[in-house]
Amino acid sequence: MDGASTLKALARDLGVSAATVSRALAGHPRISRETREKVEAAAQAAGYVPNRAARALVTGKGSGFVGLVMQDPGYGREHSYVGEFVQGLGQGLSSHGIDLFLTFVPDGGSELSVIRNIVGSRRADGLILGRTTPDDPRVDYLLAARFPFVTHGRTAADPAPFDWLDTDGATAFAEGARRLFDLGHRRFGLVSIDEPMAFRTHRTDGLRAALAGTGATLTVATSPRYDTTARDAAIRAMLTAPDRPTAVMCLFDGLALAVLDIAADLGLSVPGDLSVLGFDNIAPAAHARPALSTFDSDTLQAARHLADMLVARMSAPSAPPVHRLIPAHFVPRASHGPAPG
Amino acid sequence: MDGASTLKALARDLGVSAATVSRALAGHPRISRETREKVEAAAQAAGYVPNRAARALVTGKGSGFVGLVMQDPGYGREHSYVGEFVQGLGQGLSSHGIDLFLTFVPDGGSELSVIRNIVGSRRADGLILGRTTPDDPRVDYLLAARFPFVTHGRTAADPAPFDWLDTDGATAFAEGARRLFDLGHRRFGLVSIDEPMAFRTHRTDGLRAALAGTGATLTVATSPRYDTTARDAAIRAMLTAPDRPTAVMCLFDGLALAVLDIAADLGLSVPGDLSVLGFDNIAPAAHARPALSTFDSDTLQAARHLADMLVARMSAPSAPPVHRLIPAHFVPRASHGPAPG
DNA sequence: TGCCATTGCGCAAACGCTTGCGCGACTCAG
DNA sequence: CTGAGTCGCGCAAGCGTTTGCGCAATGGCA
Repeated sequence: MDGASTLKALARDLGVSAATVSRALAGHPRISRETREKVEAAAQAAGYVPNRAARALVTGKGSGFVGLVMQDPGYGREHSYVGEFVQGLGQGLSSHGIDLFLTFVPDGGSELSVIRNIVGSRRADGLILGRTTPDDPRVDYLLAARFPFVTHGRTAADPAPFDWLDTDGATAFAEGARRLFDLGHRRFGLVSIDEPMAFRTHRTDGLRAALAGTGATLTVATSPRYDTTARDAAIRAMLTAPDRPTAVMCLFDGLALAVLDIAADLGLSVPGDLSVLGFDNIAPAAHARPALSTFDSDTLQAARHLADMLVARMSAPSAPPVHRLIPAHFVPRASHGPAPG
Repeated sequence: MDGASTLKALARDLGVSAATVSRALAGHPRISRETREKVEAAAQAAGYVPNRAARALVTGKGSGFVGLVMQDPGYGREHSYVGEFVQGLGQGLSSHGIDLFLTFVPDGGSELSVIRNIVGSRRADGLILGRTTPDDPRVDYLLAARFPFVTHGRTAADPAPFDWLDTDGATAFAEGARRLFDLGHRRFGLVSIDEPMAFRTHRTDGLRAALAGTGATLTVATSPRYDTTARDAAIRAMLTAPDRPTAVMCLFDGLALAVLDIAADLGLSVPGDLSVLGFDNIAPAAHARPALSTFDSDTLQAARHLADMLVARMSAPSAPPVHRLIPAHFVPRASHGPAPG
């Protein structure tokens, strides 16, 4: 099964030098066809696979891994996002012969120190950064270390000296606002989070811009991202206010689903009394009642693109930065409709 | 930032030998406290992190990675499962200083050949196997290669000469059947899949065993796992048969959600005319209308256990095999009730 | 004072692979 | 028949670590 599992052993069995085997397997031109085929056959038969560590060591570059560092509870409740993201990355990278590896930052540790460790140990040839903040220390470090990376989401830097891919939340939220406006809505609500994530800024700005000058009002309810109690309280307050909005847009589907539940609890009919829009199109959105109207930000596809971008960056470290803004498309379902009255 | 990023450079700067630095950092007893502290300080200051490939090469063991090989479309539509599983594994492994890496089997490739490649290249110190089949060629290979692994799900081997962890689907399905029986149901349906997965066997057997001798009838509808058209046709046929079941149990939530949709389409009230039970408690289950009664198989926790089991196996290759059967607990919601009439 | 044990460190080999260089054996033109 | 050019391969160094062994210096004991 694995008779000769090292290059040296293979070479000995064949009566040639290790150098020849190495070159034959690499398709080096200065090896005769005859020898190459003999070596290939023997390698095949022995089930020989080069030792990755040894190769990485001698070539200096090329551990064959790309890293994704994950944080708890940052990603903790977003299994579906994680699943799609990881799957898309993995598929994209595997097609280039690269593996994805995941590290979780330990309790009390910082993501930055984990990244330093990865870079230092040369465990990865590149990194993927998620959950980008406007002023992200990770990108500063990686830029300084000249380590290849791509981010999912933008920082505040514009133009950014690195590769990013982002979903165009601004345009989507503007579109959502316009659609609702056209349906007669004039009192808008936005359910958002406290955390200063880059995507929050963009989506909020898009909504505000679309509403500017139309005379429509906007009230905003925010809460800590993973504090469902505070979240529900904020939503409930918004929906029981004297001049409650007739249309609420939510930063992401998780919030919209909560709005749906609370509206039901309050006896508000959706979309009769209240229109609700989400963002992301997570799996439960389709099964909610009423089914949630939302925007699909094709995470799987985005992740595949990110993989390609990173591979390109790794092979051309000083190519000009690539930025990719992908549209989110509207998924009309049953949670929005004409304004009441 | 990374002034002296190799051991040798660090040693030169300190005026000692590389061996001393290596030993000092490893906490070797034959190094004086004084020297050790000096070295540690310098390493800290330089941000030195040992090169993983070099270490792995010389120690022979210890790439510091554990692999999970994923297959498309096997995992393709189960993002939530993937997310939880990967997250649980990653957390469990990271607490032992090990990283998880993912490989996707390329189109047209076999998972077995990918595994062979991983083992041969010594990219991983252990493997995690999901989607176990009763007669799984992967475990045969890994057993023969004496490579550490754990499986999520059992094979047909009993007792198995390897570590596995499984959700006790048999008991859960038996419990489900009993609950429904006690609610007066006598005509049962099972919505299942064609594929001979191990979990299918166990759940089906549990259901059959619970119904045996009670006089209750069971009709089974199966279809290829990822063929939604065939699935819907099979379900529809079951629900429009002359003596259609009053209670249907589904191999997993995805099927139950489909049953809910089709029942609604057929004008059958759930749970008035029809009781439906799922399995897994995926995210959409809670948001379905009626909310789906199901069994929770805590995937996150299971994955954490798997990580621990694998780490244990890697450090004690010849310890007796560990088997862990974890119960799935019933999550009563709104999709089941007393039998009609 | 002489001897042995202990302590603290350096030398050098090794892990499995890649690659620059060199060397012999051809081929072919002059 | 000689010289240069090409081809096919081996030698050996080296990637960054770890680790067995050896050696000098120190200390304790008789």
